[in-house]
Amino acid sequence: MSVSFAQIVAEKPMTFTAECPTRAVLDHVMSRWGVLVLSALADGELRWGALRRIVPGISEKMLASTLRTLVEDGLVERTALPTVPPHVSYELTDLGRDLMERMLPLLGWVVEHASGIMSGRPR
Amino acid sequence: MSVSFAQIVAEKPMTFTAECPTRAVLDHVMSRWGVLVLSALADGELRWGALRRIVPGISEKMLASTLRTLVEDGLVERTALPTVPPHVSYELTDLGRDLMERMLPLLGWVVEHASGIMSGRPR
DNA sequence: CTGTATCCAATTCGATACTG
DNA sequence: CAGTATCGAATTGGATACAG
Repeated sequence: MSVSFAQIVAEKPMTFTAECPTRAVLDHVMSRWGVLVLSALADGELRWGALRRIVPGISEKMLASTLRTLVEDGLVERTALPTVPPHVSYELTDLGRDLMERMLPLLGWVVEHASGIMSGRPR
Repeated sequence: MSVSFAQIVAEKPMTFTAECPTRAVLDHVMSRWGVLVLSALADGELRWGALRRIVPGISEKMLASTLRTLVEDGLVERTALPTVPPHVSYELTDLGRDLMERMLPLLGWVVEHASGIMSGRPR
């Protein structure tokens, strides 16, 4: 698939407008916490508490709402064991893993180039 | 480079914390308008007015600040011809093109799967 | 342990008007 | 044409407390 932005927008003029599904998915998937949560899960299943610790600086509120969105999107699966105390874990679905195949190279690029890009700049 | 999130964070614990360059670059590059502006420029040089028209729904304010950030990051180059009226164009730098090689597959994935993900949902 | 509810601060963002 | 300035509305996000 050739991916030309102009071509996409020319053929389907509503693509990436505020009402378009593409915009919604883009917002979910490319959001700060969305990226980090998905990336954390790319290594395998994780429990709520583990996610909370691993994703740097995420609040409970944001973790909850990010996970809810990603589960609704079918990118993450939630598994709850009916024990006391509760045991809940999250893992990528097939769709989520497919997405992360495209996302991880991008993340790798950012890690490689971030210092260079930001060096010698205030905040 | 193997890109494991847990591995990255384990080796460099400050990676993706709020103060880390990776977080800043991630925010620039994965932001709603950042993605769309970069994608539009992936097809080639564009003038201010063209970008304004092509990127769906972007305001002048957001276009200005997004472009300023991307130019500062060295991902986009601004070329101003000293004519009256002014003629200013923007294009990806080599670094920006390198980034887009990783970004476009992701964008393509979103376009392909967005409808399926959002189908039958309110909003 | 895994969340939800609430409140409040900070930030983002769009609309509009204006300038070189 | 290519922006900047300003303002208010809306959203985001964090801290805290609490519930199942």
